[in-house]
Amino acid sequence: MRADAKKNYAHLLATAGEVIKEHGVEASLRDIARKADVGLATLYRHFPTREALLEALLRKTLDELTREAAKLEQTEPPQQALLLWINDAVRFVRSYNGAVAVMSAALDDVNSALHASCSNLRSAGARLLENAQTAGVARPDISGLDLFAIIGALGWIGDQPSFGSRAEHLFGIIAGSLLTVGSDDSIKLQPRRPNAPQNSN
Amino acid sequence: MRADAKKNYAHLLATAGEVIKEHGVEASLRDIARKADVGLATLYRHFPTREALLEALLRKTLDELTREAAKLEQTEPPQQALLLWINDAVRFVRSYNGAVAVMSAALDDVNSALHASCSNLRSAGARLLENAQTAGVARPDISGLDLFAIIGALGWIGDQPSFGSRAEHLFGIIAGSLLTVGSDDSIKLQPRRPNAPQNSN
DNA sequence: ACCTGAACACCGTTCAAGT
DNA sequence: ACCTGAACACCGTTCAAGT
Repeated sequence: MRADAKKNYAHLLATAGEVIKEHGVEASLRDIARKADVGLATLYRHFPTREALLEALLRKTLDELTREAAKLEQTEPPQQALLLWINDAVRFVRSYNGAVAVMSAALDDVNSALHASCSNLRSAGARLLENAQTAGVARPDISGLDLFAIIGALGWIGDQPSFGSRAEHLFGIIAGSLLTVGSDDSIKLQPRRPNAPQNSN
Repeated sequence: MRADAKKNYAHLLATAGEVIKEHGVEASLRDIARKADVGLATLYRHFPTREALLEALLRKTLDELTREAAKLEQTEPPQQALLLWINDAVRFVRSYNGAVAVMSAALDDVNSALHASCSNLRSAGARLLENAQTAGVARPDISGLDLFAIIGALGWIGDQPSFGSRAEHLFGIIAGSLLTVGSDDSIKLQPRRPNAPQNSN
């Protein structure tokens, strides 16, 4: 990669992060190119589709979240590991408005640039869920896809301005519904825990 | 209203119903005008904003759903009334892709054409919820807004193609989480019940 | 009173022409 | 190898001009 290309790529990505953080994943690509002082066609050269751009933006954090599941599996008891991970996943999913819809679409579309990362994420969550189920602390009738959907739904709630104030409360209720009855004592959406994956773009 | 205006209005609304059913609430207004064989400015004359068009499209059913809550309150025991109503609300919310986001935004925006209908809907649900709480069959820490958010989240799940297959199952889990522990025995998303409000546009 | 084509300012996507 | 302006086909919104 030529030096100027490298520079454009990095600057484009940084600008995209800002614009998308402000206007959501459907932000104008023209706007991003403009703010990055780069021809619109240059953006397309580096990121042929919007998904490719999002992939470049999200992959790092997405993969961190996947690895974090493995770590929690070893350091925390099954229920705690599951809840802490859901907490971080929801927190991540909220970092870009509308990201959650793109991610759930990517799950279904093998050709999406985001497919692999999202699919891995689902597997990582599924593993924590299975551990919790084996330990008898999570409902046995829930699949990894269900877990992903619930994380998505919680992210969606957080995206709606009218529900924002209730998001934490609803997190507790809905995340609690995954657990076996009796094992839920006041689940709260936690402040960002140290070492939890976060977007730094 | 002149005869030709009346005819255009009705035809526009019918066409909008079809197009929006196919392409979701963000469907192209130009497309709707085109398919209705009417100038684009005519659509704007009858429906000055997209919200106004949606309001015309949804209000009838929305109000029916509100009235249905009152009926269920009198004919069913509190828990049954609540669950049946949530069932119908989720079913309605899924009738147009993306409607749920518009409705939740309308809740917050007093100037939205949909504000009144959505606000009434929330109150109607809140009443069923309160009855269930008083009877001790629903969690006491849930508000009418929470209920609305949960209905929205379930609608959102149904809107995502990747989760469509799990929507019914997740309905049972999440709706169940509103109930007090012990009172949930296998809640299922029901087929459309006779007399439940539905879109006929 | 109502309808409409056209204009304006946007958008995503593609491509020939430049260095 | 890489960048870019311009073109194309869309979109929402507004308005002067028609009947």
